[in-house]
Amino acid sequence: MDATATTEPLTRSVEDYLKAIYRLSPEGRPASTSEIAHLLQLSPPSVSGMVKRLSELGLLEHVPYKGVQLTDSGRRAALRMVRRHRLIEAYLVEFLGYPWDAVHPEAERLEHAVSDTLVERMAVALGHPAVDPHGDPIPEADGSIREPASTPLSDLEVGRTVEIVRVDEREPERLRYLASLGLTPGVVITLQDRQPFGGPVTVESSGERHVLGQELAQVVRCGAEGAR
Amino acid sequence: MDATATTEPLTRSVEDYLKAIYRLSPEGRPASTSEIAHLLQLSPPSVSGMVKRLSELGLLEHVPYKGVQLTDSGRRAALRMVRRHRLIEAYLVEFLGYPWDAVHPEAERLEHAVSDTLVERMAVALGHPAVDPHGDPIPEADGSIREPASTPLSDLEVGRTVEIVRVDEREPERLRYLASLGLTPGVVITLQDRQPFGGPVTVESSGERHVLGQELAQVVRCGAEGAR
DNA sequence: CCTCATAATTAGCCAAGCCTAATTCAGGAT
DNA sequence: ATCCTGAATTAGGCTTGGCTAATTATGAGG
Repeated sequence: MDATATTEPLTRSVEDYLKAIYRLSPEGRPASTSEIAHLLQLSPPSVSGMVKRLSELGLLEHVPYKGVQLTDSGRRAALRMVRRHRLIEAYLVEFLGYPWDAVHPEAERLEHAVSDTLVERMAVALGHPAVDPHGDPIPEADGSIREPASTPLSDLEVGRTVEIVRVDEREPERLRYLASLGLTPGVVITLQDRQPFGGPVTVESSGERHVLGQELAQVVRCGAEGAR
Repeated sequence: MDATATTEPLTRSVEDYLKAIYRLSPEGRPASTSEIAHLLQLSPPSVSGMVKRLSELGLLEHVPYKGVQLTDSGRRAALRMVRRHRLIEAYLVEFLGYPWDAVHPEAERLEHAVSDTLVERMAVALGHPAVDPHGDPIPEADGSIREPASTPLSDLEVGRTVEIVRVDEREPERLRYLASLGLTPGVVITLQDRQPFGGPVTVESSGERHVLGQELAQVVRCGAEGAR
């Protein structure tokens, strides 16, 4: 019933493909060859070739000219990588003094090299955190993951007081800027103003007032409605 | 004068070859193809092929049918890997609760994945240790290394009191056994007896007395003469 | 000085993963 | 219903890093 890919170790490349496909199909919508190619910075033919191999390994289903979807076995492998990546990021920030904008590339390499044992030891040292430094949820070792609802700052009603729960981790510059304003996950803010037509938003946080453009307002996500 | 291999990143394989060759030629004596093949568990032809590439990269000198020797550039790269390996081992023991017999395979993979930044942060967290958990000296970031003289327990005079400074890191079983007897680097022991013709040695350490066969007596090395 | 065992190298393959160029398919516009 | 455009795949090639089988060099012993 389930080929369940004999537990032969996957290569770095394979792990990267699975993670990318997972990222591209949050709720099972198929991912296209070109999306994958773009995300991994590879040519489309390279992706076609690898996709064929991965589907033979039972890690994904491929409908030619349509797209790919992870199998259970593939999704499990992808979530394992996501867990590693996010725990590594959390560990680097907590115990090795990394700034939150610098952990991504380091985790990108380490996630392929650490053993399950090391990952779990890091999880223990961290006290089994639920999220990484950017607020992204860390999948459990059993592969379960809970994505708490959150709203971009740009969609929030003026006047609400909420907690920042998550910030897009790409773009180190953006992370550095937000950190310099003190706008990081866990911080409580009040939305004081929002100009129409994608105009800037004004937020207040521990006495300071900041004006953010549309791009920033979209990547900063806040606790779901009613919070606080 | 010095091709100094353009700082293009080396591959995992190349790093492993350099490290192996470094291990096999402590003071510049050339290493043979078959020694390298044996250490890396590869076939001799594979080594021949790689050796040719490495010598073209200026990392080593190869005299066909004679042997290979690292160039300065190659030795620098090898020492960089040794530093990484030993710092990682020290870090895992100190901060992640690894037993000293389990760190080797983990370090073997991580040494290829960590950034220079991460290595130095680990070094700082550890307080720039001089040796790893097995007592092997950690090269400095500038590539210098000091190998303190040490004597195998099997060569020590009866009656001497010395400090254990170093234990061969291969053979996890052996490490576990020695740890179970409390015979680890830093521990002070007195040689109470040694039987001739490779017979067992008897040592005393904090009140306990242990009898060790020849194999163990050879891999446990003690502080140079006169110590303590 | 020659022979021969052993070590080393060369010859010839293979798989993983990438590429570019050529081809084929799907689906909207005519 | 057909055409055309863009996405996807196939064809063909390259590099890395391994392998086995065949060949060649070294150096020790007769």
